[in-house]
Amino acid sequence: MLLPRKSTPIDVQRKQLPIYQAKPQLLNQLRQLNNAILIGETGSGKTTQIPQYLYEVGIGRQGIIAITQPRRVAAISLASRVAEEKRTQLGKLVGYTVRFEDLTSYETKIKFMTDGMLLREAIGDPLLLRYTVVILDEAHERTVHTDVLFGVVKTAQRRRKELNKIPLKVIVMSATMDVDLFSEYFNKSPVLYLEGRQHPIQIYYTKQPQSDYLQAALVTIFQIHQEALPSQDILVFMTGQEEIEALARTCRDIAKHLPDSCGSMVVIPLYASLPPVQQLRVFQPAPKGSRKVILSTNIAETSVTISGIKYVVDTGMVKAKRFSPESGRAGREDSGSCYRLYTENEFDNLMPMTVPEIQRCNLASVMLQLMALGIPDVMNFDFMSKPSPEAVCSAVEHLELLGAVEKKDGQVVLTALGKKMASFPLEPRYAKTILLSPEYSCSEEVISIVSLLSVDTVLYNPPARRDEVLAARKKFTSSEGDHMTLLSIYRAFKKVSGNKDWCRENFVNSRNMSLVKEVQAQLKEICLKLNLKLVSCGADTGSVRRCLAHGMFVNAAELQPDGTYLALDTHQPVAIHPSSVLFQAKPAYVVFNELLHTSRCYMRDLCLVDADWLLDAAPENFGRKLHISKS
DNA sequence: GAGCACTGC
Repeated sequence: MLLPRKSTPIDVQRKQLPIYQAKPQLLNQLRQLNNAILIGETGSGKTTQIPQYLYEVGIGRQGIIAITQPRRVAAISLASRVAEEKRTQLGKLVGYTVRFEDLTSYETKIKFMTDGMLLREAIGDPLLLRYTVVILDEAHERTVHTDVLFGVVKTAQRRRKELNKIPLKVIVMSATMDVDLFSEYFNKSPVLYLEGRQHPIQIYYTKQPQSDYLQAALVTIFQIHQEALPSQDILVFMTGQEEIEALARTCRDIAKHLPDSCGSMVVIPLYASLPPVQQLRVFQPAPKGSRKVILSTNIAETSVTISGIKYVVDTGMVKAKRFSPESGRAGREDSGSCYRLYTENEFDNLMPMTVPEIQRCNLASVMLQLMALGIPDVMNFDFMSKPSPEAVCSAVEHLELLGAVEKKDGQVVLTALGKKMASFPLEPRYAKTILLSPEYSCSEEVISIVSLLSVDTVLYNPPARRDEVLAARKKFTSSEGDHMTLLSIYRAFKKVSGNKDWCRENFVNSRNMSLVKEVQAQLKEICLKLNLKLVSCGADTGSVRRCLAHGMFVNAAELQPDGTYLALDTHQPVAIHPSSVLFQAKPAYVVFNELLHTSRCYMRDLCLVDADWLLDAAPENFGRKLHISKS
């Protein structure tokens, strides 16, 4: 995502981009090719220019040119930029579509969208007939959505040819890497290389591997601080909140004791859970003569663009314990330097090992989506990087257990229930629970609960104010579990119309609560389309728990005589997470949302249920397994 | 009695 300085006129800026020189040959090639892989670093201008070039010379004029992005902010800001370059109002010729927001019209010919959004659209139109060109950008990130889209566009392309429809041009754009893999997958399609970034970055590696990367970061920061001009800011990539706050304290301490000749330093932490007001501090210029040092998680890699950064210090560490080579944050607006706190050898060796997400994640949603797309043999779907057969099988088994698919003549087919489940942007078991809810006359409540579970967390827990938090939360705590507790918080939130002061007093994250409202509206809309009754059970919370037991029976646990819990499907020992309202209680049976494998195997978000309910939900599954005892 | 990188529909 490149946003050039705004001082020069826009058409002059466009012509200064490295890609401009290559325009004639590029268009020549793209006109003839059905598939192309385009390699170019951030800064080449490929994402903003290629769609315009294609449009300007009339390639793909019969339909829409789609450009997918892994992130919402990128889709939105790129669309704004291109609309500005085309001197049109955003939403006319140039528009964007992301979840909760669709700024397109019948005039829209250049459409930026999240990859997940195009995938959703494909369920209604697997041939993607509205589109003549699909550009899959940031393909090197290998998000699940992009990976599934590879297969979807490839199939659509082939089918359209067979059916004599307008051809679909597919352009895969990547920063680097996996070129052979991309090319091979798309029938050995040609790889076109674009010249790099506008402003050079000098990259420095350490000579020796660093055992203490925090110490190395500290040394590097102060080395730069003593040598560089005070107006040149530093951005340091680190792994997490705790580490960032600790290093911030150390930096401030050391800076205090430096000689006056050194100039002062403003240290600013940046991570996602920081309140928005404090996040905005990174954009404020430091006082004259001071240097800004931003200590950030990888939130600054992609989601936030900070100007004035001249130096990047990359510790190379992320929580997933892999190298993160995305340190292209300097040099966006001017030349810059990047200090990598690892050796060039380490970089070369460890980089390609980044495993695509599709090989690491739970495939239940993906498989359900593929079936909804009408892919005939999902077990053998043409993935660019195939997930293990075990992962595919266990996903299909899970869907079978939920009644979303069934096996017929050795083939896995989608059931009517499964088809409905696929229309929700949710994990299959949540979709199933919503679909069951009218039977229990509690669809309103279940939709609210599922919406609450769809966002990060609506609870704000500052450790320093623990006692206050506990006191405030007591009012809402339900002995029936976390789902019902969340529901009562949500009901109270609605009663005060989302009042900000109420949120602050009750330690409720109002930003995430607003998101809950949006998710809830979307889920209701889908329910209406499926003719699902929206009904409330009022005070009869038992109905809600019955429904949750039915929908979530796969995640059930049973209290043992010794006071511990066993998960009913795997028989593995599990424990109630200390954050649960049921932590002190010992209910005989619970269903839970997820397992957290940390120091122990913790169940998170629990709901108290009756054994009978689980038995009713899946008699053949539980059979004689339960030690029927009432909670 | 825990442990909190980041996306997305």
